[in-house]
Amino acid sequence: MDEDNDINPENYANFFALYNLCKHIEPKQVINISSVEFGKVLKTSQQTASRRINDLEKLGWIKRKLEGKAQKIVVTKLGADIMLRMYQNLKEILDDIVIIGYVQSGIGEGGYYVSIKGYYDQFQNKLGYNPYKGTLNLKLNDANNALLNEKLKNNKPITIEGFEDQQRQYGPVDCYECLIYRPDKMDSKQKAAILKIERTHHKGNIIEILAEDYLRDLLHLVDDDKIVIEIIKN
Amino acid sequence: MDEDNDINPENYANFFALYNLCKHIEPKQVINISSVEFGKVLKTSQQTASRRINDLEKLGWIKRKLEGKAQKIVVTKLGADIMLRMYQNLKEILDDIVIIGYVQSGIGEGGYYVSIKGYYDQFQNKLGYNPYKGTLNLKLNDANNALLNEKLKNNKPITIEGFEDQQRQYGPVDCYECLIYRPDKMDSKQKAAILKIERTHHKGNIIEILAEDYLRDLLHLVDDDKIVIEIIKN
DNA sequence: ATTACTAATATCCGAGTAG
DNA sequence: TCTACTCGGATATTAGTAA
Repeated sequence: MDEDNDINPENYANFFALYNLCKHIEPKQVINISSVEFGKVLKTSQQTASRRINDLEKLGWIKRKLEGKAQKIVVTKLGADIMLRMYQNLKEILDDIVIIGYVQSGIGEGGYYVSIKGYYDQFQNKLGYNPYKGTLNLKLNDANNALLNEKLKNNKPITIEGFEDQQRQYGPVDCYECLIYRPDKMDSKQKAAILKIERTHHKGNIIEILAEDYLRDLLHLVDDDKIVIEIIKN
Repeated sequence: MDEDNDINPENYANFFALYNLCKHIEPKQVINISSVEFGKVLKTSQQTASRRINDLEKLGWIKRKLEGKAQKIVVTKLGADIMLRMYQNLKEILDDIVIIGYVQSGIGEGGYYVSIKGYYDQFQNKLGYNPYKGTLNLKLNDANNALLNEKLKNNKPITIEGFEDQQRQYGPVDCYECLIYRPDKMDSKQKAAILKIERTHHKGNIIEILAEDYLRDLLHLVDDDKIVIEIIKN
């Protein structure tokens, strides 16, 4: 990230011009847009939009053909690379931003499921410890929840297989390893796992945390305490 | 993507200011940077850097404490959300940019491995067809290769398990489903799979493609022909 | 319709400097 | 040292047009 592969101030507008152009890439990799339309997209005048397209061409970020009156634009590999690098840098940035959750009293459902033998044995084997037979429920706000889901997409879950007994079926559970700690106590990070249960899409952005110890005691937690969740990359 | 969650021209510089600030987030989520240093990062004067930080605070993208002379900055959830949304939009954009490869004569190694029973039976079962007993080798340039690898990170592979016989061990293979076609023949897309073989990191950005048919015949390919590779999202 | 030039105007930047 | 003000000069934008 520290290599100088970044956008300079004189290209801020050009970056956003390319970015907005890229949103209009058609299946054949061509962009059909007039300078008037593009001006509306960029929220600038037609003249500025036209100048932007000229500048992008000079930079080698796009190529274009002026066919009669209309123009056909294609993004060059250099242009695609500009987008890719910003994407990669943002990914790194998001890695460094932690998730905040607030302790909630759960209805105890998580604890019940964890302790079922069909699940518990797998937790032991695949997580490498004997988890406490209950989960810590954390409430996230929308921004934190969106960020968490995006982070989880970049990680491979430890999958606990579903099974069935005489009564019913039990669905698979995806576990994502993480570290849990109080914001003021960074030296007491606890290894834990976020459980993504197939069916029970918790309403209200609540996630369930599994750990070896009883986290409420270990971290002296009461409801509404603020907790930091750090995803462990794999 | 069409919701208006995007950056307006008057905030181009502010976006990049936030972006560059975020690169300096420390483990405790705090940013320690003076306006002189930040000016160097942004390649502007100290005065402009200072104004940027003020503007970011007014926008609610950061909070700060002026402790004596030094400032401590934290990115707000709104600020983190700006970064997240740009990340997500770039991800969508990259989805729409296809990979270009050029047909290469392989050394035939791929074909040998595919036809080994321990692999072939799994290909049949997991891909759902009887693949041609050979692979199409495609050469990518660096930009295409970087983009391909990033796209593959966002997909779950179909994993062909490794095995061993009397002679030796055979490593696992990750398959990523894709569509292959000639740039001028978009209506003749062929379902195929990119093979990521554990050990043999192909030198020179060469990837191996597996498909049901013999693609060289079906698509009338000769060496150096241009081929489009479209990753199928899962 | 287009794209894009020129000239007028609006905006932004940084030197000087204060607190 | 810090942050951040004012203000003149630099830069960017757009209205009016041409092609």
